[in-house]
Amino acid sequence: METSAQIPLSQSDLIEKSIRRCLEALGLDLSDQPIHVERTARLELGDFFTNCAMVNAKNLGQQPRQLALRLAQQIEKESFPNLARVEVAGPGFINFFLEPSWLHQSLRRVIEQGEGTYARADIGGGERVQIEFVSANPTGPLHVGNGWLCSFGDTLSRLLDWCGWNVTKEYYVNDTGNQIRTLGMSLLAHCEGRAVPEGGYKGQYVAELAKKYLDESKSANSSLDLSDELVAGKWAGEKILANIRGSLSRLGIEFDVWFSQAEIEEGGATAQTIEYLSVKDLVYEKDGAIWLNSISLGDTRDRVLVKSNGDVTYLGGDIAYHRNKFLVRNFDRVIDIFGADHHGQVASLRCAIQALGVDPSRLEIYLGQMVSLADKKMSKRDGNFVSLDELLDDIGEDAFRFLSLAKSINESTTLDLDLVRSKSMDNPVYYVQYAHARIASIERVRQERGIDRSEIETVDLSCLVHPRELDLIRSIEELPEVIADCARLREPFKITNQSRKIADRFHSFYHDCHVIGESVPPELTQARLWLVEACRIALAISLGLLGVSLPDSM
RNA sequence: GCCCCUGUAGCUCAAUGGCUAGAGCGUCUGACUUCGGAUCAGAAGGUUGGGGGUUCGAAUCCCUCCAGGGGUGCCA
Repeated sequence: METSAQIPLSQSDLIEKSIRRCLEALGLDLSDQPIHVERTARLELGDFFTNCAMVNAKNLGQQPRQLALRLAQQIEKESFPNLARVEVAGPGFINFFLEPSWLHQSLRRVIEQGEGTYARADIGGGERVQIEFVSANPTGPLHVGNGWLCSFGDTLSRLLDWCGWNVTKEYYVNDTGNQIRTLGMSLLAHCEGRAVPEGGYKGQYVAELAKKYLDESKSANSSLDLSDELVAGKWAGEKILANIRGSLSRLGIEFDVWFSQAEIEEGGATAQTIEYLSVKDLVYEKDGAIWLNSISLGDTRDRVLVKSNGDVTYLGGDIAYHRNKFLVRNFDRVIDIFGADHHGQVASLRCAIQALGVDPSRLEIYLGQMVSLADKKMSKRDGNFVSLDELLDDIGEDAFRFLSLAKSINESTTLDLDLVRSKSMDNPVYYVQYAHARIASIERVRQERGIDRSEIETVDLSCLVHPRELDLIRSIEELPEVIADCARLREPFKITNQSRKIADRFHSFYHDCHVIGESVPPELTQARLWLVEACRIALAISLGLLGVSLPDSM
């Protein structure tokens, strides 16, 4: 990767430096104040603007508009690369109008940096971050809601990795305790032809597993037991986990670590953690259970860590697990992605982590709001849910990833399956992929017609002046900032929006500006070929982060 | 009751406190003898849930009320 010293200043940096220089020239001291330079909402207002005159007018004892006018005059006098003119508008905005050359320079930079470097940013500084997501219990296949958050977690991981973090993707496997026993009980009920008791798992997959379990238990040296719920539950859990891995793999998701809760418990980590908390006088016994005195940590009530039957609660295990993340494996930062149904546990976990001596700002927890299907409840126990695999069979992996990454996870979602299926051809993912297919098609035609592509250094990009061309470059030029914002805010969906915007601008360009053809001068063909290549790079980066494929034909 | 999320065009969603609140879908009207029509151009569509407040400026921040979803287990 290039060092920052080698990367030329961005256009907005150039503008900010100019503003600061001119403020100084006018004898105004804002050196300790931030100066915001932003893109305008509409081109009639120029390419960039700053609000610094309005923000600082009071401190400097001036009228905002007067200050803006003085500053604008000075900026025009001193000027800076690519500046056309400066205007003052409204209550004191300073709007910068640039020559198209700034876009030609941006385009050249995209090509020079290429697919591996463009739109990267070293924000993370190599910080070691662990991202835990999905972590669905191995008591049934992944459902659509699980898959939804998988997409989020995976793309967030790719994004942070892309922006300079050292990422470990982890799945916490809840392979012990009550749920596994319940699963085993449900399995054995099926084996014996009994109805599954209340609270058990009733899905069709349990019946299928029961059939297999019966077969395997009959073989000569089988250790499977038709009377032990725990043995049956663990066996079924492993089978289900293998199925879950398969579903994840379809979505292109590979975890670095599969972390077993059973290992935590059996390795004594839970006992150690409770011991540590009890040294701090944060643990007590009542009614045969072990409680965390979380009220003293600011929680609304105390919580059970170990039940009276000896089972560790989910919270108890999770505290031990997080102690492992922070204090055994020493991650700098931990990001947990849970469903909103885990909300009740967040405060307690935070309290406990702090009690263990971990700076709570190192723990980020994101709760994805509920994803549901119209007319369907998503309950594994009742077996009344649409599995992720079923939906993927229906609409395809790309459509699913794109759809699930199209809006904030703070937004709850109700999927109308009929709608999703029937409109699958209008799905925006095809719109974006179609842009890529058209790009590939241009390349095929170029080769068929034996048109050589000149080296970028020798190509004059200044002939790109059509509004469609300039709009397309703008959308590509915005990508680094969009990606950096996504990484900082942990909001991948903005990349999805930007990929649509780029595809949109490309389709308009494609329609109005032929790249190859009798009526296109050779120099223009060369410049446009590079513009198309830059667009391909931008789409490859965006869809790569989203985990969506780039078809050459559709 | 308390905690969290959400309320923006008919629908799904955008908009680091900025200038005239934007896209897609749907609706209506148009467009290729060049590289892929899964495309493109245009039109219509809004009291940003209500009411206060802060600010030069509020969909955005604060208070309050209303509506929807989730949580509030010795389930996970």
